[in-house]
Amino acid sequence: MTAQRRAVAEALSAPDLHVTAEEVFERAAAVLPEISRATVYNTLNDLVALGEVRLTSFDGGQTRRYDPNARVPHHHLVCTKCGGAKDVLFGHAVPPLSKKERQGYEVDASHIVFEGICERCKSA
Amino acid sequence: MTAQRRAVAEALSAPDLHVTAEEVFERAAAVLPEISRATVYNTLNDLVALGEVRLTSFDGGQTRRYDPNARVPHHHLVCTKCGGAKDVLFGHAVPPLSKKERQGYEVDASHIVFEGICERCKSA
DNA sequence: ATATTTGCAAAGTGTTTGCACGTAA
DNA sequence: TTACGTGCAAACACTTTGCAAATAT
Repeated sequence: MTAQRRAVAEALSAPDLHVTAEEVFERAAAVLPEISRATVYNTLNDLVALGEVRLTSFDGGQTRRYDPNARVPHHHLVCTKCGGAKDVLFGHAVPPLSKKERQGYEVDASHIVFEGICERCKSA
Repeated sequence: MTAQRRAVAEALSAPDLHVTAEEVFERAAAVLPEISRATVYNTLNDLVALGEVRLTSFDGGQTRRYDPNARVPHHHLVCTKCGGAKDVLFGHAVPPLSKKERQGYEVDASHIVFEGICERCKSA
């Protein structure tokens, strides 16, 4: 556990924030100016491999964001204007697929993406 | 409407296939060997802008795929092994969010991603 | 002391762009 | 004929890698 790793972890700490790699770098650099992008990317990849953080994208892969809340299953509210995303701690389960709908797949997870306009973009 | 545009459209024609840009290029080049990657990208972007095709990513943005079935709302079955995706024409609607769950968002679309292992990867 | 992590700069992806040529209408 | 589409190659943004110096255990 090194100082730079701690800085990256801290940059991800806000539970329902979904930051880009560049934002993680900026936040980490604010605390530890000599940190390099390579270290940020390495650490993020390690965290993803460990299952601590989830790599997500809600705009068809044009922007990649890191979801620190990987351990708690949840859905997402995504703003189609600004790209921001919020977690939805959704009580109800996702409706199950019938055997025919499963098309031979063995399904072991599912999540819903709700697309819309966030409050800030609506008023802007 | 040019020959290269037609070749790109044809490469996307299978309704529940989700191809990458490179696969579109390969398929188009099989028919029209002198086609260039730039044209493929240009055309794909045009199709996305027209709403004919939807840009998607199911692996956190590491692979981008084009979904030709943009006009019909549907959900997706995604294989976490091979990255392949199939459409799910889902009769049931997505459960609505309560006002509190919406967190000020104005939601206008939603879709479910079912993750699992496809039949081929299961037997492999 | 040894193995691991860092920073830098360079290489690698996949995608986009500028410009001259070719082609559609 | 006139504007638009194409191909090429260069530019681009983002991410990964090789290596030597620095650091953790």
